Amino acid sequence: MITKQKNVFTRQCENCSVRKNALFKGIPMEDLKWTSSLRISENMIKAGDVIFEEGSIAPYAFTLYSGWVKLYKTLKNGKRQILRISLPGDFIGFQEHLTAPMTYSAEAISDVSLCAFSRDKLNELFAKKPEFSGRMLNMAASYMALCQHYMLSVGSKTSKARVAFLLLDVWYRSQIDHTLPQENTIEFPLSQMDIAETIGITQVHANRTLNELKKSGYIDYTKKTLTILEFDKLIEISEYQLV
Amino acid sequence: MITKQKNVFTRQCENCSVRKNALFKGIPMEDLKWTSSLRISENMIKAGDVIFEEGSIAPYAFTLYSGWVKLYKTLKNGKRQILRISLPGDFIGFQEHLTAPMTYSAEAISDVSLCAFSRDKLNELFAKKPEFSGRMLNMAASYMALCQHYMLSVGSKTSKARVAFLLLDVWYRSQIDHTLPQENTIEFPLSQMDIAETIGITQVHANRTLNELKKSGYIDYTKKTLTILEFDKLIEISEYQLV
DNA sequence: CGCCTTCTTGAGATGACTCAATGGTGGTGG
DNA sequence: CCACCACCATTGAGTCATCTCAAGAAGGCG
Repeated sequence: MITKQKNVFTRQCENCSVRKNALFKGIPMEDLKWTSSLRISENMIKAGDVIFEEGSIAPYAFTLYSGWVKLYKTLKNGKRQILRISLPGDFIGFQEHLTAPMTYSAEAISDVSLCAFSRDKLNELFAKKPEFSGRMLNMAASYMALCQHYMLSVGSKTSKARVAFLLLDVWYRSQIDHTLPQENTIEFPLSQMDIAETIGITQVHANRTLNELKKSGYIDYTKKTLTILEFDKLIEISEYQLV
Repeated sequence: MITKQKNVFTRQCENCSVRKNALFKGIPMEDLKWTSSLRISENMIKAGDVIFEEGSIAPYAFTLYSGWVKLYKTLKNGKRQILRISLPGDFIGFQEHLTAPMTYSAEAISDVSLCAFSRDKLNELFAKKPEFSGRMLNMAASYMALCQHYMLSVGSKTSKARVAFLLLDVWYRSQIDHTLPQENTIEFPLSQMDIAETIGITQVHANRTLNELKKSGYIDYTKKTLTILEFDKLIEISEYQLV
């Protein structure tokens, strides 16, 4: 049941463009210099690689530059619950005690590029520059809201509604500005197993439910792409609420 | 299906003891003076009263002094998902946009005493005194961890494990210092419906599952009290992890 | 005492799961 | 370039956990 784990940080990429994540966006350049020691490097991770594991001490937290990552907890019988599908721009690896063992695992769904921060220094940053706590608080609050939406979904909705909700969620979050997209097709690297583990059903049942949505003409779907044909219908059956 | 809602703030209590919640605990008194304008009053709320409602603009956020509160979202068909059982000491009503419509509702499970804060002023506080963002960040992170534990439970565990997990969670959280309690009996104001809505099963099934645990000799249970007889067994079947 | 909410229990229905076998697809190496 | 392998998707059939409906009992409150 346990997925084999490959090495992490096998490659480093030195020639990546400089980006600013939400933790630092808009900070004047002279203040940013102070934080430059936080940033270890930009890392390329391959699809399927484990970034950090529940129960282990992870030296780094990350900003996701590109690619999709799943955050999950695992039960003894091997069942997994995906807590969040992390999309580009997300902060990965924040938790109550930054230097304690991780309370969940992170694995790359697609090839991924990450910016790594030393967790110790991040702790220092929050202590010395409390204005960054406010930024992190905003991020934590938005992840909290997302988690609560999923809790409603997993705890109280039918499987069809859960699938529809998941598709709409990753759809809208993958649109950077959160406006309605021009194109109705996006790259979609989630496997049916990933979908199942996110919404608390089996892969077999995820398959049947997806095919129902496909036959209804609401979506089109392959391993690599997702096309949403009937937004209104999906929103209706999933009770999705734009945040 | 919709529960009738009674008025809130029907009574105010002027003679309540001064307490310090986690947002202000340990702050020197001279700094606390600055924040005194935040605190509106201490309020007594009766069991069953709605404190604020999903979709409405709530003027206050709260610290829970005594009693239990449920935070929940509601679907169109009337089904509810309880997101968190709030226990004394908890901060209630924090969300990404403090002054936007609430993303969930709050209702008193037992008679409750609350300390109210103006949400506008709380926003000011975070802006002007960023050290409080760090405190709020810690609280938000611990609620996030709890939410993720429940997501694992609701999404991936059997109903028996979910019930056991819930009982252990409220048990340990109700022990202020998080150490093992002397007594194995606590006051327990949750109804079977509350339990069901927290873990995503029906009330009827919650009843049967509780009775299974009772017959196994793991717990004893009435509407008002909970006795845990076999901690080890509950921890084992629920895969509960002390945080 | 009577009302109303909560709990209890039974019986039948069903959504979701398990097991299992087949087919497709992409990557890798000979 | 093809053959093989690993992973993922598909489909069927039978089983099981949980739900629904329903009715009665118990308990708390005015």
